[in-house]
Amino acid sequence: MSDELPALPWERSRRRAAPARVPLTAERIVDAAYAVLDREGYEKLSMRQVAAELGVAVSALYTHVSGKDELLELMYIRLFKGWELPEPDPARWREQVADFARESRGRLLEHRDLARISMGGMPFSPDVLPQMERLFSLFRTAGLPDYVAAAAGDIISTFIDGFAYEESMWESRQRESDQTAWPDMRASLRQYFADLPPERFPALTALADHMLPESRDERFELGMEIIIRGLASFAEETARNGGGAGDAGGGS
Amino acid sequence: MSDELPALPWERSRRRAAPARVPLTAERIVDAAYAVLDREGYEKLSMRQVAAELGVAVSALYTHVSGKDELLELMYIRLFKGWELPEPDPARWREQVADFARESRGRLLEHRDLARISMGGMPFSPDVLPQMERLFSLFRTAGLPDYVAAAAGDIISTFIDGFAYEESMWESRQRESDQTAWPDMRASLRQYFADLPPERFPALTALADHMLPESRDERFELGMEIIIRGLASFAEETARNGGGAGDAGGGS
DNA sequence: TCCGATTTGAGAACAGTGTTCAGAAGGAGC
DNA sequence: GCTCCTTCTGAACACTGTTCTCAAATCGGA
Repeated sequence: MSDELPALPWERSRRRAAPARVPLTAERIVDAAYAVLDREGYEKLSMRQVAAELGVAVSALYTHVSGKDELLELMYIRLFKGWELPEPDPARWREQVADFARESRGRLLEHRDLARISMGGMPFSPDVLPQMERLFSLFRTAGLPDYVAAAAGDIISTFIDGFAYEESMWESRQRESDQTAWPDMRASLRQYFADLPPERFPALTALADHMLPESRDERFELGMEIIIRGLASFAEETARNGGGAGDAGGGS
Repeated sequence: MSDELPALPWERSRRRAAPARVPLTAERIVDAAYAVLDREGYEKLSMRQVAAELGVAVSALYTHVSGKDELLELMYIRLFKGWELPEPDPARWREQVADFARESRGRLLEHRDLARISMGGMPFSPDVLPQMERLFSLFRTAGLPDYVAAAAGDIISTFIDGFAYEESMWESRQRESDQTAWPDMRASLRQYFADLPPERFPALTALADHMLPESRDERFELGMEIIIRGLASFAEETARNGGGAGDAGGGS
């Protein structure tokens, strides 16, 4: 090829600026992936799109990330970054569980379609151990028997993830075929249930007014309230059967 | 081509047998799709695979089914076929709800990865109205306030679908990289939690023995028990506050 | 300062995917 | 016999994740 003449100063700095100024890292790839996700949605989140976002060839990604699966996993792990759960307070465990759930859903909903990545995910990464510790500690101080405390996190997470996933699906289905907005949709569905033959569908017609929630938040709150009450009944049971000394909580 | 001489009898029946005996229908496409799903799994369930299963060109499917989305929807709807819920019995509502949940999970697990299709699905098809009626009737006769009865189905389904989805994901992840089987995996994860520094992770180390369930069924049962107890607390509350005679609803 | 070794990005390619479209085959009705 | 219309085919398009070879840039050491 040509001799290795020194480049002109401005060219030199330009040369350095464009290609190598910011080296490609897994971190930057995750950043770009989030940008694509928020802008385009889960369906269009492809390796090529991520590469384009970085102005880089697709194959370049594969030196920093083993594949799309790992990329999604890294995106998922970032969910927990900077999330510090409060010190468990036995007297306020119900609110604390509810707060955890809200925060969890909030983070899931913060980025479009992120819930779809999170599902079936929990790869037991050491990064999430502190949060797990706080959460399980919360269940223990609430007075739950060990076997319930150990399962509660799993069960609640399943509900939250499932809930957020369904929200995400619903939202994207809404988006793609710009149907009527939710208030209209809700009204017409309510009417649909109300107009069913009452002799064949007594329960559906009777409940028509309550079938469709006014907002997803409302449903979520009720769901969590049900689960928390269920947990509380285990705690009360334990307290009655001689859980006794120390932090005998006691319900309402 | 050749003149239209009458075919010989056996040829005639053979001729009818191969290409045109069974006309392509949405029903047969769904059958084939289920066959592919069970054999190959969700990831490899493609229109081309389905077409190959039927010995037909891909594009032929599109005259009977608008696209892959609709095909998945049709597969989902078949889930409910031949599923008759029992007459609600107020005295046994807890068992009946648990039975519904078990049946639901069972149907989801009957076909590999079916849970992955079901999520975010419930397209309010009229086909499922009878089942919905029975379910909501069950919640009403259990003495739940209307706004809870109307949400209970949604909330329980979210949990069940999410649970089955996670099971499906876990199973397929297990399958692809033939890692150690669950008992071994469980043992080593238990050890991992047990070996954490107790001063930093008191709850995790204390709960190590119960963190990983012996079987998924156990976890599922506990999850449903928690939700059912939560629902029960609403029913009791209503009963105390003068639910009294008949089924006088009346919110607070 | 230079030079070899090693890492990192580029470009093309492979085997897939969902979907669409012009055209051929088949059957129904006259 | 002939149309008409539905159904199916084969090829094509625009994508997808991943892998491969090869060139470019970077870094360590002399």
